[in-house]
Amino acid sequence: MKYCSISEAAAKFNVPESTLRYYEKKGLLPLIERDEAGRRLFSEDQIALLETVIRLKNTHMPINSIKQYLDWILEGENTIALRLDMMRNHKQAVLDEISLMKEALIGIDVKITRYTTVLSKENMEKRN
Amino acid sequence: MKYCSISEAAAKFNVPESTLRYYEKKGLLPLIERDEAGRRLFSEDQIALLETVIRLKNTHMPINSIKQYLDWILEGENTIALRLDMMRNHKQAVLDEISLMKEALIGIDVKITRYTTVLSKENMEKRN
DNA sequence: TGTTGACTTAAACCATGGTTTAAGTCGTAT
DNA sequence: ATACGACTTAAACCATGGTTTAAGTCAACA
Repeated sequence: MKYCSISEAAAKFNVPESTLRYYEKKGLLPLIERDEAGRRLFSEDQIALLETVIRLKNTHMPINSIKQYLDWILEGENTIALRLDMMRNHKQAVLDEISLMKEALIGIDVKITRYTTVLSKENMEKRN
Repeated sequence: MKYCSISEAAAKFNVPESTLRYYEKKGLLPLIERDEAGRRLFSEDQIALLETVIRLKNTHMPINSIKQYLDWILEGENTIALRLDMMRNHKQAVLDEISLMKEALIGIDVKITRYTTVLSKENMEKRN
């Protein structure tokens, strides 16, 4: 197995190292190993788990909920129904949020169009 | 012109009244009028402006930026180029965020599929 | 006339999600 | 040998975006 350092893990996901330390403290990176000097070692499994964490973070799942999800993973197969339920609910929340944003984008596009028109008219007058 | 109270405005956009008071304090609701008793009066123009604020909020524009935008609106026509630029940049940021979320959703769907499969296999075994 | 209910304010409080600091420990290249 | 860079910790600090509280004003209704 290949292990990587905190700086490599941080680079891989483009987050500060301090964030990874913070996540570990919050229970979002359980079972991280250490070398003899006390440095964190990210195994491939840990990297995969971190990817999941970052995915959930990117979809605005609160840290407490992410922790709950990870706790269920650690607990084993008998939490799969709970995890499935959580992921389904979360998926719907994300879809709702995307809808909200897309609807807001329509209003923003109206402004862009209006401002563009005003500016192009101004320019036409200047040229006359 | 029809005016509405803070409770009506709050109901219209489904936000707490306290949020509207907070927004006014932050400069996001400039020029709100008051009746003789000091109560806020939201004109139709104000409601339209509030709709814009909420639209920007729904697309995660920070309050300081929303304030900058409103300040430009108050300043008049000679800030249109600035507003256009801001809206274009913001639109791109929103599109980027939506992309990120959609990509994360793919990973979430993988989990949902996997958990679903596991559970349905379990159920098949139970029936045997 | 008095008591609700809707409103007002300033200030305190809170949750979330990190970031920064200070002090110290290693491994390694010079 | 030493100095540098990468790492460690706990604790303090910070920004953002509100929410809550306490104390008061006012209009309208019984």
